Amino acid sequence: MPLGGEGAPRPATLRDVAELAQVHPSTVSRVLNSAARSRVTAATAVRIRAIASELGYQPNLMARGLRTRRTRSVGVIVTDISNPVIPPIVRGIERRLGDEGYTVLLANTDHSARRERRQLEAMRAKLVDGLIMATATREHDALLAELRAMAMPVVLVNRAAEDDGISAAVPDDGFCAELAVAHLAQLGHERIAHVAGSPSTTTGLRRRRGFEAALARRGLRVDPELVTTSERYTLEEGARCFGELLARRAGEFTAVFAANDLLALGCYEALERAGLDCPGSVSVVGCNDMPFADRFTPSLSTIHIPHLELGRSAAELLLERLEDPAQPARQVLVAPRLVARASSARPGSAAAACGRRPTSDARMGP
Amino acid sequence: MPLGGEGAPRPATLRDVAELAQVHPSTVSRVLNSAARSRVTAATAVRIRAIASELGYQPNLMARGLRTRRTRSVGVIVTDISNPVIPPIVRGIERRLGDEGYTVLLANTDHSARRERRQLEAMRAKLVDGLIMATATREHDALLAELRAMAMPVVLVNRAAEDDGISAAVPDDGFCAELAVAHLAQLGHERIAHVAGSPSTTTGLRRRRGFEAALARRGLRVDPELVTTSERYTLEEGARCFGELLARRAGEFTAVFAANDLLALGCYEALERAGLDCPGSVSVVGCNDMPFADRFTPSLSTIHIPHLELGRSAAELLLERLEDPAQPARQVLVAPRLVARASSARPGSAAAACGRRPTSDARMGP
DNA sequence: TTGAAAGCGCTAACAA
DNA sequence: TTGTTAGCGCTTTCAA
Repeated sequence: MPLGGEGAPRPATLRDVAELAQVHPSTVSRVLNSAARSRVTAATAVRIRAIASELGYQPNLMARGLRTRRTRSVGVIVTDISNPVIPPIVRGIERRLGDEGYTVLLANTDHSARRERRQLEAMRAKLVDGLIMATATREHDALLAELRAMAMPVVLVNRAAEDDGISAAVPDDGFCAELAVAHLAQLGHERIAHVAGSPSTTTGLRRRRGFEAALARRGLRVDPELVTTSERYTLEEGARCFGELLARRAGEFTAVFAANDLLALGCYEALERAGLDCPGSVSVVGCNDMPFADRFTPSLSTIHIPHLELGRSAAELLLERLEDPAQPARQVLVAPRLVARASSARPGSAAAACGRRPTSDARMGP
Repeated sequence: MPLGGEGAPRPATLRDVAELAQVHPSTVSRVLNSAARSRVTAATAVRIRAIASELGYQPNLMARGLRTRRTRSVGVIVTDISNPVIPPIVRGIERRLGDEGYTVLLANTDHSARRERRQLEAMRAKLVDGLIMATATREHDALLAELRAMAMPVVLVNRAAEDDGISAAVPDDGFCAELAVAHLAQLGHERIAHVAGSPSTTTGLRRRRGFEAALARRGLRVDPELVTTSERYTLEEGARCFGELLARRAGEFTAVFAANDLLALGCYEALERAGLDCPGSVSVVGCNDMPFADRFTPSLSTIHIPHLELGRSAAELLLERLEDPAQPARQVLVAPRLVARASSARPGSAAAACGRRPTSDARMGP
């Protein structure tokens, strides 16, 4: 226990440093802010820095923020941090931004518009310098317009907006579908079903369009009856949608491309319930390559999306806008890559062996 | 585009409201701060509130924070947000704290002490009101002492510290082990191995002690040769440790309790490599009940820990300390629960069928 | 190169 | 009940 100590020692302020150094606070400020402009005598600069570090001086970021209207913090708003694709995205963001001295404020919306509003207000009140949102749906257009009106730099990640006046870092969703269809076609599949994601998300919409384009490109039949549209990206919803498709059209297709891995796991579930085998009866290809996708049975063939890089790119886009808000918005497309595992095989091939997965992943991609 | 608009409209300030309402700023402050103390005439209060909302007034939290030395934000420091147990914890924290109007600043340390220091400095500079850390290892004692010295309210979550002068919300690790051993013993296992977690984490240490105590309590032999200690909580490390144990002592035990699910998946891997079957040759019980634990093959018997509640409890503890920093520290133990699935069976039972998991989970617990 | 002065937006004594 | 005054810790003109 420090002698004579009572309570926490008030952290050192700029003025404390100034007094000890026998200079004016503004001089200390100049030294510490590496303002390359008005230079300070090398000698005093050194002296001040020494005293500052001796006192363990840390600038009070609130005071600075109040003055400069910049806080060096950015908000990251996600629907649900428990969605397995989110953590790597957040991590990518946090790393890149952390390198530049920014702090990340994280907020969950739990898919609730009300909570989202509240979170946005909180971020605004906290004067974050910018915002990264992983929540975009079509319904967001109004919200985004508002943010734009208040000149808040915003970047979308994972999903884009209709309004392409907003920067976004997203996977190349069309190419995801193309890779999936190419893989299945190469295995000999000609009738391929699709569990589409919600069309109010760009991921859902673009993957579906990409799917149809990829079929058409190969002269394969595009049959709307073989497409079912899910409303949420969950296993249960995938099982429901694909279950219904199986009930209606089982036997009319030999493979399915699911708009994401959770939906693909739902397909597993539906197949199992229908007493069908994967990949024997139906090959399944997912999208995302979520953690442990290689550990399911059968191990899941899927399209790998580098989520860490998605996050990093989003951070990069935001940094650009923070430096120069006038720059035009742009979208970064991150390239996906096929990861072929055990859930896809030639049509009608014998039921897979009991083993959990092939010894090594076959990978191809751009 | 708003008419005559040039750039962003400066957000309304307290003074703007005051001027419009023809009162002094401090009156507005009083109205908006629900300071039950000095009351304001109902009429003016109503008028002020009306004007405030009309102007879309939002208090500037930096200015307020500068004045009050409270920011209504708390830092959450985790080693790695990609660790599957972390998201639900963070979510639990974020929810509970969000309800009280707090914002969560999230920081990853990536297991690096240097990064952790940096993150802490950043949080301090940002004047967070308190800190929740999910990173505690033995090596943290110095750091924690420091935080305590600067009177920063700190709560640990998931892992506790040796120093029990710090509040923590943790699973009842001893009881986790007890549940696992009870389950296996009931199935008829008498020789049980253990893949322990790192002893520099309380989870690793307490589960190991709990494991040994549970064996002893049942008169089962406690054989140090059947315990292997992992250094990191990863699948690969689990495979390595259990692989070595199998190489040395295969046949001398019929079950293994792994200190967490990732280690348990590593056991799967090691068994497969050794050409052994689970649960036919060896039953495996994990700990945590991570997402998709029911989807592996065989579906994983494990000890469920309510991570969301862990997060909520940690938030609760922090709120307590924020209200009254003088209160003594306390630990909250969150009760785990057995989830018996397909990876555990009677010893020597026939190899499990190929099916992925039993139709329903058997659950028992406190 | 350094100092003086003002003020970011808010709250909290104290006074009226 | 309301107004006055001062100041949280910092940056940033402007002047010397």
